[in-house]
Amino acid sequence: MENIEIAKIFHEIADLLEIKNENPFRVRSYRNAGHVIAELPENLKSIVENDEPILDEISGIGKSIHEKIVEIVKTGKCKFHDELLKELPPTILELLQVSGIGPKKVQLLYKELGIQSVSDLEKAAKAHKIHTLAGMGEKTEENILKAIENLKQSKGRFKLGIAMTYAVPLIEYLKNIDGVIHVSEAGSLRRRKETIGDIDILVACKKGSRVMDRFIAYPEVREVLAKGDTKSTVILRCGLQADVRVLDKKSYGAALQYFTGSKAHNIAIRERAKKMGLKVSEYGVFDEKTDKWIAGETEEDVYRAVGLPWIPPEIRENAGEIESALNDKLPHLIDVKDLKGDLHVHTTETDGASTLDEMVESAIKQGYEYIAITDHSKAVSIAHGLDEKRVLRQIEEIDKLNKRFTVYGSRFTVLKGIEVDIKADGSLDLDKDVLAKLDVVAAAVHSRFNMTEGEMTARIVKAISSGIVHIIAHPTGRLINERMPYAVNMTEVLRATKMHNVIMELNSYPDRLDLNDIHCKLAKEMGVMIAISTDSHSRFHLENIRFGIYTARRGWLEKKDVLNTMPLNKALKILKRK
DNA sequence: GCCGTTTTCGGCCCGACTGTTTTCAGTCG
Ligand SMILES: Nc1nc2c(ncn2[C@H]2C[C@H](O)[C@@H](COP(=O)(O)OP(=O)(O)OP(=O)(O)O)O2)c(=O)[nH]1
Ligand SMILES: [Mg+2]
Ligand SMILES: [Mg+2]
Ligand SMILES: [Zn+2]
Repeated sequence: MENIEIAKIFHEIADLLEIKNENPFRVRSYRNAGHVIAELPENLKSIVENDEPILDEISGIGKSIHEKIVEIVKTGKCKFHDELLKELPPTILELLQVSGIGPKKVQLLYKELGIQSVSDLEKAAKAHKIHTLAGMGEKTEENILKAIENLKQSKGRFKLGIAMTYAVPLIEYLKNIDGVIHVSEAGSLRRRKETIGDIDILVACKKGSRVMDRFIAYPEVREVLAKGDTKSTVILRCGLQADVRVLDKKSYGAALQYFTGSKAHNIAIRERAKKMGLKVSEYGVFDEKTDKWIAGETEEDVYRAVGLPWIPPEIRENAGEIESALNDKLPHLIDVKDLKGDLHVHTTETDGASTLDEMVESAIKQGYEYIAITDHSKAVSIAHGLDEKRVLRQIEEIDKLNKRFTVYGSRFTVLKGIEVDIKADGSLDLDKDVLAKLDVVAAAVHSRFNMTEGEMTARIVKAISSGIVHIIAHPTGRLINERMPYAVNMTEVLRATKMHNVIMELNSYPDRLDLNDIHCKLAKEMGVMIAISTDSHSRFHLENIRFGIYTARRGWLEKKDVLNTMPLNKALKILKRK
C-alpha cells in the first residue's frame, strides 16, 4: 500500500461526505489529510509496521485519521470508506471531475434523476432532463455538455517544461497590451512544480485598461470559460487552461502572494494573520477591525506585515516553511550559478547524439569547470552500451583530451565515468577492476522494473554497498505522466547511501526529475548528498539543468547539499572518500 | 475531524464569476 493510495481513500471519504452534505470542516479535515499524506516523503506502511512515532507529529493527522491509517495499512481497507460506498455508488465520484459540477449538484442529480456516472449525466443533459431540477436551467444543461466534452479532451497535467513553452508567449502577449504595468507567472508554474494543472498569470495595469478583452482575443484561445473584470479563464488550443488575474498596481504584491499559492500555504498565512488581528486577501493586508489597508505593494511587504521574511515561491507548500521563516531558518536555496559541473552525460559512443568533443565544448560554454562522461554499460544493449574494452579505450581518449587542455592552459577537466547498469540481482554490469579506474561511477536500474518493493530495495542497496559506486542515477526510474516509479523503499535506500557515503542523483531531464522534490527534502534531512545532473543525450540537453535546479529548490536544497557545486578538487575528494 | 504565543471548546481563508435567483448559492481560484 503506497502513500498515494492511502491519500486517495481519504480524498474519496472527503468527497463522499461532502456529497452527503456533512460538516464542511470535517470534510476539510479528510481532504487535508489526503493532501498531507500524498506529500509525505516517508512510506506510511513502513512507519506503521515499524511502529515509528512520527505520525503523531504530523499536523492534520489526529486520532481518528491516525487509526484509519493503521487500519488501511494492516487490512488494506477502511471500514468507514466502505460504508460510505454502500450508501453512494463509487462511480458517482467521477461526476466531480466535470467542471461546474460540485457536491451539491451531484447530490441533486443522483437523488432526483439517479445519475451515477458521467455517461449518465451526458445522456440526461442530451435528453433535456436536467433543466427541470431546482436551480438548474437551459444554460446549465448546455454548460454540462461542454464541460463533459472538455473533460474528455483534457490531457491532464502538463510537464513543467512543456507548460512553460505555452506560458512564455502568452506572458509576452499580455506585456504588450496598452496600460499593462507588470506581468508575472503565478500558481504552480511560479512554484516550479514538476507538473502544471493550468497556467496562472497575474497582470497589474492602469485603471480603465481593456486587458481582459485582449486576453480572450489571444489567438491561441480555444474557448472562454469565464470572463470578469478581474479574473478570466480560457482553454488554449494546446489543451491547457489559463487563468489571468488583473489587479491594481497597489495590490500587486498581495495579489502575487495570493495567486502564487499554494492554497495550503495561503490558508496557513491567512490563519496566522487572523490571529494577529489582520486580514490577508489578494487586495492586501488589512486591519481586521477597521479594515484599514496596511500593506500589499510587494510580496516582501505582505510577509513583513504578518511578521515573516519573504519566502521563496518554490517552498510555499505549507510543509514547514512558515515555521522555518519564524525561526529565521529558511534555507538559502541553491542557484544555477552555484553549479561547477555536470556529472552525468552521454556521447555518440552509446546513445548520445553529440560527440565527446561537442559535449565538452558545450560544457565549457556553460561555464563549467568539469564534466563527467558517463555512457551506458553493455547490458543496455539498445544504447550500444560499453563493455570493459570500450571503457578502457574511452579512458585513454579522455586522458588525451585532458592533456591537450593542460597544454593550452585550460583549467577544464573531463572526468572519466560510467552509468553502469544494476542487474536484477544487484550486481554491477562491469568488472570492478575497470570501474576502479574511473573518476565517477554512477549506477542505475534499466530493466526488470516490476519487482516487489523488497526485491528492488535489496537490489539497489546491494549496488550502494558495493564499495565502488559513487552515485545512484535516476533512483526511482519514473517517467512523468508515462511510467510510475518502481516500487522501492526510499527511506531504506537513503539510509544505505548515508552509511556508504553514496550520493543520490537528481536527474534534471524534465520527464524524469528523479529524485523528486519530496525525496530531495528527505535526503537532505537524512544528511545524504545530491548530485544534480542532466543525463544529457545531446549537447543541447545541458540546458535542462535549470529543471534540476527548480526541483532542488522545491526540495529545500542548498549549495552545500549538492556535490557538483564544489570545485573539482573538493568534489574529487568526496568521490574518493569511500 | 483537527487544533491550541488567549483556547481542550469553538472556531476553521477569503473573494470572483455564473446562472437563476428576486437576493444568493454553488463552484472555483
Ligand atoms: N486563499 C486561497 N487561495 C487559493 C485557493 N485556491 C487557489 N488559490 C490560489 C493559490 C493557487 O496557487 C492559485 C492558483 O490556483 P490553481 O488552482 O491554479 O492551483 P496551482 O496553480 O497551485 O496548482 P495547479 O498546478 O494549477 O493544479 O490560486 C483557495 O481556496 N484559497
Ligand atoms: Mg494553477
Ligand atoms: Mg488556476
Ligand atoms: Zn544516463
